[in-house]
Amino acid sequence: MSKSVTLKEVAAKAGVSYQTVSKVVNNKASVSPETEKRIWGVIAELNYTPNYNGRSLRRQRSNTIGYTWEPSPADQANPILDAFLQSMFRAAEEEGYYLLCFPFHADDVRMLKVYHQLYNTGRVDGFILSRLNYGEASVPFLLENKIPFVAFGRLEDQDQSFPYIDVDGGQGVAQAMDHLVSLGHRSIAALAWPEDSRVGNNRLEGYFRGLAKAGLMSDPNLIVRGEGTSAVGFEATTYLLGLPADIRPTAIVCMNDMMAIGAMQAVRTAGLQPGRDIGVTGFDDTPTARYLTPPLTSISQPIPAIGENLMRRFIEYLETGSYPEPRCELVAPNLEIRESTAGYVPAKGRS
Amino acid sequence: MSKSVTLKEVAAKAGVSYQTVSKVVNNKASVSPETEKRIWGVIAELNYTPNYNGRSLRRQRSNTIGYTWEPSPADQANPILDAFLQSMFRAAEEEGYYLLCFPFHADDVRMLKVYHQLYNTGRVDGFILSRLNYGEASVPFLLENKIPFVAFGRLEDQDQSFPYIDVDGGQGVAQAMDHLVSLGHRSIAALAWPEDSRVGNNRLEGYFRGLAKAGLMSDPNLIVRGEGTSAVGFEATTYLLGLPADIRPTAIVCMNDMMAIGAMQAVRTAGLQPGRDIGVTGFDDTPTARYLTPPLTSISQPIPAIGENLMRRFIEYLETGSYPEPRCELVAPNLEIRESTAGYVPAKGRS
DNA sequence: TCTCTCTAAGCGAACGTTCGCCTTAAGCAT
DNA sequence: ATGCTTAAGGCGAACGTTCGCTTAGAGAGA
Repeated sequence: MSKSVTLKEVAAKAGVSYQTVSKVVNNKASVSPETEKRIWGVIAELNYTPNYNGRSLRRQRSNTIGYTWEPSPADQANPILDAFLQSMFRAAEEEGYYLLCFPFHADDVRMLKVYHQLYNTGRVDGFILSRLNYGEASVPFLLENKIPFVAFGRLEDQDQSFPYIDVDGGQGVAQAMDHLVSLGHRSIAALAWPEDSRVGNNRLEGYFRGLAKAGLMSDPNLIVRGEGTSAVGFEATTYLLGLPADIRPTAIVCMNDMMAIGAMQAVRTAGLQPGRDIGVTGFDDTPTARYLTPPLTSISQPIPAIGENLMRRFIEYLETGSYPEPRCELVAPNLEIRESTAGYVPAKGRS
Repeated sequence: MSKSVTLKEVAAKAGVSYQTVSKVVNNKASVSPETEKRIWGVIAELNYTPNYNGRSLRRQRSNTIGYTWEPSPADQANPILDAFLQSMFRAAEEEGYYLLCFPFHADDVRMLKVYHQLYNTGRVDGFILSRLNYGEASVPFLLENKIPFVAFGRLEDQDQSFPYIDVDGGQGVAQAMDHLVSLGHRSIAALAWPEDSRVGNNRLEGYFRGLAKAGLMSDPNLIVRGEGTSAVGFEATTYLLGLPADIRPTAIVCMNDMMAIGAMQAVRTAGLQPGRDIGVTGFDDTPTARYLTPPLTSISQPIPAIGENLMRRFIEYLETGSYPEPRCELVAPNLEIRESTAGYVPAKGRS
């Protein structure tokens, strides 16, 4: 921190009391135009910037929002981190807010302690949560302690107990299903996440919706669950390709891009060509998706818009005390069609 | 911000003056063991946490470090962001510091204004910079205004005017070269970045070192420059593969993974197999590198160690006023050998 | 002329700390 | 007894703001 210019110095130079300078800085009227102009002049001349700690102490708000997230394992990238962070602090800056990043702890007790600490020490005015999952400890904790927060993601479909913006993952997968069906696929498998993943279940739901819409039966053999890694994608796909010809899928819908990468590798390993022989779709539209061989059809989320919106609405809540409607919002993802689902020719006799 | 417990409340309950409580909290001795124990008891009971704004105001330091970075274009991921951020704020937390993230502005004037503002308002005690490039405006600005900072990256090879940790990219590429030479490659091309990129030039230098060490001549035809995108990698490689047989390269060293992805695609498009026919190496060891077809040999940087170190040393500087030796550090990256450089069989008659 | 209203600006206090100095009492050697 | 040292803790002030109340003076209306 620097020894910087204070209100008093500005006041002395402008020949007014320092409180008057404060009024000018905060646009609190009742200052004559000439005085105001003179004060602004001195402010510019001395390059005065209001001290944020003094201000926060007095105002009892820090204009800072806290955010943490679970680190990705070394072999996996967080596909949305950069865009999400950028969109948030860009929106925040415009309102005079900043983003404080702090460590994630897998241990709930420790994590809650950190939330509590950051809020009670006055470092942050509230939090932005992301990647909520069933039984998320932070949500009830924050609600109970009246610590303001908004979330990117939700817990239960009908829950409105806190403001959030979430992506309708099911809708995205349903788009992928429609696309595959329109290409002629009739036997479509799903690589899903473990059942305890809220996001995974939300996405998978679109698979069922897609089947239903096309009038296809769902076959338990065609749904394989596992962690969202390419290793799981590889194994699951190897299994699927080994199924008897009458139920063997011609397309595989994956709940994220990593699984899709593994799936495409397995397809190739089996001597088939992804896209032409077996359609594969991912989810997340990871930047590398378009550079895979073949480029991967995937589902992209409007991350920058979500981050910006979330931040703006949260700040409005912090300043006015009421969260703008709609409190909870579901946004549609977008299907990016690439070659991993192109060129499929239905085998005759099928369908 | 919350209405939380203050020193005075603790003091009242413990029957001492609030200044004494402050002493206990800050371990400033001259308090009897019994009193101290009693005070700690009350602190625990009331769940007291010292107000950070009051403390910062008085101490004239915010225990907050600022960081910003250039956002990645939508079709490219920042391969190190997550790990770098996590390592930094994890180290920071242990020392009672936090990381403030703020927007990057391409416009120098605006960017410098933000640095100035954040520092002069007392929001941050200093900055961490990354991805320095020639003519970086921030460095002279911060030096001149005596605003503390450290950098991940350097400007000139001999410059010691500010503390930094940098990766010796040249050393990494040299490792790749050694590896390729040991496999029998004698004609090796380089996909380099534009000449105005400091990081790019640093990496490319390892290419020349590698050639020299193997006693190979450098051929200007085999060095192609362009932005570090897969499109450039594709085009450059297509050009290289079209060269006359006597100078056509058998291996391509790329200055980042994106170029390598494009290169491998071009190799395949030419009817050749990356790894077997043409060796390809990348740089960054992007998480997806190992999931490409074939898995990409790449150079990984010890990002978590760098982030942690940088933060710890910076905080030590902020607290003691002197930066620990060595002020400037160069760390070695690590070559991750995968199939994109495996299985090469030198054509007879060559070499 | 008197009062009433309104505007411009001043003033004291408070936000929650930490810092440095002061006071008190006890301990101890002379 | 006296004086010196030390430990334990109190006290006033300050960090830089903002808030709300007060005041001086100008102008208007009766």
